[in-house]
Amino acid sequence: MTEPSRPQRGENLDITHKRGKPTLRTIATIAGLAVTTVSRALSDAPQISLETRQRVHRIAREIGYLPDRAAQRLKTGRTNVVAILLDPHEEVVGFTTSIMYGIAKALKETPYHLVVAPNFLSTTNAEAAEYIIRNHLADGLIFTRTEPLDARVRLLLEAGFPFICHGRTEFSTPHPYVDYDNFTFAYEATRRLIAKGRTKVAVILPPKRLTFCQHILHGFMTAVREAGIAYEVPEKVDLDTPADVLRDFVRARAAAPDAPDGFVCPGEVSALAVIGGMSDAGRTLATDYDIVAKETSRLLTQLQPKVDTIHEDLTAAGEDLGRMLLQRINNPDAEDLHLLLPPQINFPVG
Amino acid sequence: MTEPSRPQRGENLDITHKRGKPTLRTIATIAGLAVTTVSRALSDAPQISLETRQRVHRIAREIGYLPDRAAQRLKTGRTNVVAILLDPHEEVVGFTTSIMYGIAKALKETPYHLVVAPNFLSTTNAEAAEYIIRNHLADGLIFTRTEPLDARVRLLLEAGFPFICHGRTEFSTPHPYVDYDNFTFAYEATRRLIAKGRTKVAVILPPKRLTFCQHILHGFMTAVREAGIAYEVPEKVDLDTPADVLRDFVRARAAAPDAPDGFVCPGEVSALAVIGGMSDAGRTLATDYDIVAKETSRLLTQLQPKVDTIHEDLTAAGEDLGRMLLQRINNPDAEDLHLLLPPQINFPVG
DNA sequence: TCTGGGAATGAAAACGTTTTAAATTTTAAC
DNA sequence: GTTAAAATTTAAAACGTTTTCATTCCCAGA
Repeated sequence: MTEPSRPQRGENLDITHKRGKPTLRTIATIAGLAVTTVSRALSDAPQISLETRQRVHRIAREIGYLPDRAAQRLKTGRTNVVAILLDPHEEVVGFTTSIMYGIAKALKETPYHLVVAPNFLSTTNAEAAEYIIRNHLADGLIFTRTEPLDARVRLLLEAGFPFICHGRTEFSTPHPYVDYDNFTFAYEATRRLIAKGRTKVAVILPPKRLTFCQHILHGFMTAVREAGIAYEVPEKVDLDTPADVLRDFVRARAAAPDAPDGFVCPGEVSALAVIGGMSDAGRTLATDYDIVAKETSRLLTQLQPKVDTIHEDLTAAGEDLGRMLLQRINNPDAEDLHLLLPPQINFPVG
Repeated sequence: MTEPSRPQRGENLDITHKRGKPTLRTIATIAGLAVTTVSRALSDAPQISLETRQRVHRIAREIGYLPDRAAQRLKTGRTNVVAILLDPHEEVVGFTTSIMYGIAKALKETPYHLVVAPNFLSTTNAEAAEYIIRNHLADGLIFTRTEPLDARVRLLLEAGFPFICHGRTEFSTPHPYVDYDNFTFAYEATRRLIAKGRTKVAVILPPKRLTFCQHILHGFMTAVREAGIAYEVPEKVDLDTPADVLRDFVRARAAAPDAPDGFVCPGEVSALAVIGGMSDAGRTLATDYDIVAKETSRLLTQLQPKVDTIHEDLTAAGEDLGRMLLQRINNPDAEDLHLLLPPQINFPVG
């Protein structure tokens, strides 16, 4: 004769879930509460007694509960996702990675995830944005390299879709942005060249269609005019020009009698190309000419320690982008979501 | 007396949804079918008549229907998400961006999205993976820079969680991977130096803990032994060494009488640092010494056209990673999910 | 005429959460 | 000791799918 079977350990409490993951019901069963109450308690609703709230939080922690994103998203209509438009073009070393890293940092303690939406999903980069809006694939959008009348900005403003961009525009409607103070960068860079005694300065501009091209030009020209110094703005090359083409251009230019002896370079690779071109022409950095470059990684100063640099912290920018986008998402009327990050000047005492 | 109000246009069909987005019910109402049938028709179930299937597809297309990811995810338990562990360390220019771009390309026509899971979510990089598994935040995981007994691989294998990595391991259990043939890279690079008449070759190795360090060393040593040539393997520096430190090291080394006159550099920045160091020591590239470098962007050849390079296509690798991970997700028994990408040799005819 | 069976469609439940509205308990006031 | 009000808690519906099971329809075979 065998013993009559008894309830196994834990059999009386039906807290094991189909897929094995604890849910609100698991907690409700353990706590002897309704699912509703548990949901409320976890979101710290004021009408739930403090004692219950604490107890529910404790249980949740103990069994490793984590809310199901799909269910939340289905119910609330919020995706808890922030998307970034990935630009295949990367003129700055580690540009995208640094920004993404910063965004991820800002999202760290929030329920938000970062998803990557490559631009090639569509022919124009505004179409990628449209796709995301139309199908509500994210709660907010981040992108970089703005143009004065950026099609993405226009679209997102019209749709009232939360976004923030790295770079400014010229729309009359204000919108959130984080930008680097490229005016001051160019102004200080140019002044540094002048202070070092250079007699003719040149600047490698970003592509003309980008907003910050004007900022750089403006900063450069302001310093030039203040000092009444000779200058030149090459038309045939820009920051996106392949390094070898830029190098050849600089070499050819250096051979002429009225060649510039000071360069403002808003990118590390272009700075290296300029140095290469000048070197091809027999000119020595810091002796025959000088460069002030924008530095976003350690690359340039590691390779050419003699270059004066002004730093742009892209990870910090990413962090601000993430933080401010969340503000915009959670409070559509939030104002002053504008940030102009100051250049960090690294000139040695010399 | 006013006209009695009539049904407005479209008022008779209740196809407008709360959130405005068309759902299965919208299509069902239009087609005069049940939601079930519509769902089936859209997934091309054989028991639905061909005519109905076509009709439903057509309506869906016309009203711009897109399935709600949250609802699908909730119901099926599949996230339709692929995650990539973002490594803050980026020794190769554009490494992460290129790979991500390739992955996104592979995911393009699929329902999958790419989300970025930064490693700093946790202290060790295995913890980030664990977090993703435990809370089922993705259907599959991608990561790079493997170690022979990589903790992430061990964890994921034990959990039976779909993943693929860039780089191999030494686990006896096979697992999906995409890797670059670094043995052949190093072997061919070394042979090139020898063919050019160099008499003592050196290699800058990756950090020792990474699997591909051994592959490079092996390829290098094989070529060295075949030729019976002098060689050296610097212990104090590696690919992750800051460029200025590496440069100083090379300069110091070049000053000694038994300095190498041929370098294998598996990274572009380190190649530039070596060139810088040799230049500091008064040595001229292609005359006094040679370099064969791994090239993953256009950076190196643009700046130093005289360097022999062997190309590694990281975007292609990303595309393979994405494609093969989807295979693994959809068929857990899929075999031969291994890919060793061949080096693309760019030596000029000289 | 009836029956069985295949082809096509449909009803209803479920995934795990949030939210509206209602029910219950406790406290305070008389 | 009522009773109204305040403080908690709960039931039930809903978000948009997928899936199990049932139903309808039509026709072949008896």
